[in-house]
Amino acid sequence: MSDTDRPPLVAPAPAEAAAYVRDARERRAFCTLLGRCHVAYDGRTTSHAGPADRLVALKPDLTLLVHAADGPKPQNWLAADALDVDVADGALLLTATRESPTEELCVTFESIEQAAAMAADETDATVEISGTEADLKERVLADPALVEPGFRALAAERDTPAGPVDVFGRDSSGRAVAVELKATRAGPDAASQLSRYVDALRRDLHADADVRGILVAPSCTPRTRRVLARDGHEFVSLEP
Amino acid sequence: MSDTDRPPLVAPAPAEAAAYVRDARERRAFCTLLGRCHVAYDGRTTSHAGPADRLVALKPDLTLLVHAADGPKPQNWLAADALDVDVADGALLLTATRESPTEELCVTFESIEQAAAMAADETDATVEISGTEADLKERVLADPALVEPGFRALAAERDTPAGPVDVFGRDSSGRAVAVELKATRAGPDAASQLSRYVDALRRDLHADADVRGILVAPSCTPRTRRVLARDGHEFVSLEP
DNA sequence: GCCTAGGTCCCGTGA
DNA sequence: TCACGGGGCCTAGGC
Repeated sequence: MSDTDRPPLVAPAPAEAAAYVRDARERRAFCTLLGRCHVAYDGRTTSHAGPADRLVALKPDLTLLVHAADGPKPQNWLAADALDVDVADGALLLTATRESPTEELCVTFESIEQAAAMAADETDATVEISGTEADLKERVLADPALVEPGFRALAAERDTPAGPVDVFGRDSSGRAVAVELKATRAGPDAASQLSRYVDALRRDLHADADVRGILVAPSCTPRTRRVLARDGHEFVSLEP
Repeated sequence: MSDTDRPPLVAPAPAEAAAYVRDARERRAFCTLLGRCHVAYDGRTTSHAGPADRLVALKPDLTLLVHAADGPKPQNWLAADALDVDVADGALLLTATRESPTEELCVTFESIEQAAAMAADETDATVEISGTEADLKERVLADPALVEPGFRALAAERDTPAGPVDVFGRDSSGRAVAVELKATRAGPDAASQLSRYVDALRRDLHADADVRGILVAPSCTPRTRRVLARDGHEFVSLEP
């Protein structure tokens, strides 16, 4: 059955829109609603947004998105496991709910300008090609000398009591080295993460073994430099 | 001029769809396209996604969103400062670009099932009501004894060389206390953050002054407990 | 399910 | 503008 069997709606009455959304939900179709609505969310926090023109999208997996006019992030959203579609007081009411954690997102349309829908085929994944921290790790493992001459990489994601070190190895004089990688400009959290791992390794590899810490990133902020210096760690600039 | 002047489209030809999207862009309207497309992004990373049925949304601020069938996050997106709309080889081509950082998102529609649009009025903000870290800070400042009996809160966001401490105060015996707040279950990063601040305060308040660190959150993970213990800091359970 | 860390994170706030 | 830290973060990978 073709989707032209469900043509878009223009200024539908609430009952007509409700039937349209229910049909989309049952067909596991994309559905978009353009109109004036207000929104209430209750769950991890609580929020309310008064009447405004918004774009509301229902996805085949029951994700409900509410977009205001600006910004890439939805104003509200819910990866729901159930969606109720009702008409109350002459308004279309979408109530999306989820358990664990208990959440509810409720959209009330005062008026709907347009509604559209399309059944979806199966999805494919996007292919990431470059620029991630994983790519930086590949580079370092393939050519450890990028960190410093004589550096040998012995393990990736080496476990410590404080968590996994991105790259663990030894320098030209045999000292243990923990390497923390960041694909983008590094902040103080990266320096602290490195310190956690170095401390854990010092305890792990015998009594207070000599362990160096190196933060590898394209760049780092001034405060990050200070935290590194304070802890006696180093910085190496490297692009992913 | 009413939006019924731009009725939705059903299975439009590429040129017709292009005109529709251009019109939406110029009116600063919401516009949604449902159809089969492939997507390429180049900027902070690089990605490509082959043909599939997707929902593409253009917002009045030139945010372009590409949604696949599942998940709350868009497969690709761009907060663009320019959008080119073209027809090439019988396909609708949307090219969104941005400078600083230089990014490009290109969506090529093989076929479009439906297109819809709505001009938007001005936007209003959502009102967050409860459950945030800011709420937890209010609670603690209003009733410092929630941290521990006799605790006095002296400053919020007190600056240190390592960054601002959420709450700074003194305990019943006059010792300085740094409090790090988390509104949700705390992880190791929270413990490290606290350590950074305590270390900075010890240096700041005279030679190695006596400074306690307390992590306040609804709960914390086991590894976080260990990092706290290692650094001699404490945990207090408190809901926002 | 929980824990851990990355992200084209986005976003607000302050210097 | 950058820097810093929060987020209903989301998502992937382990266990």
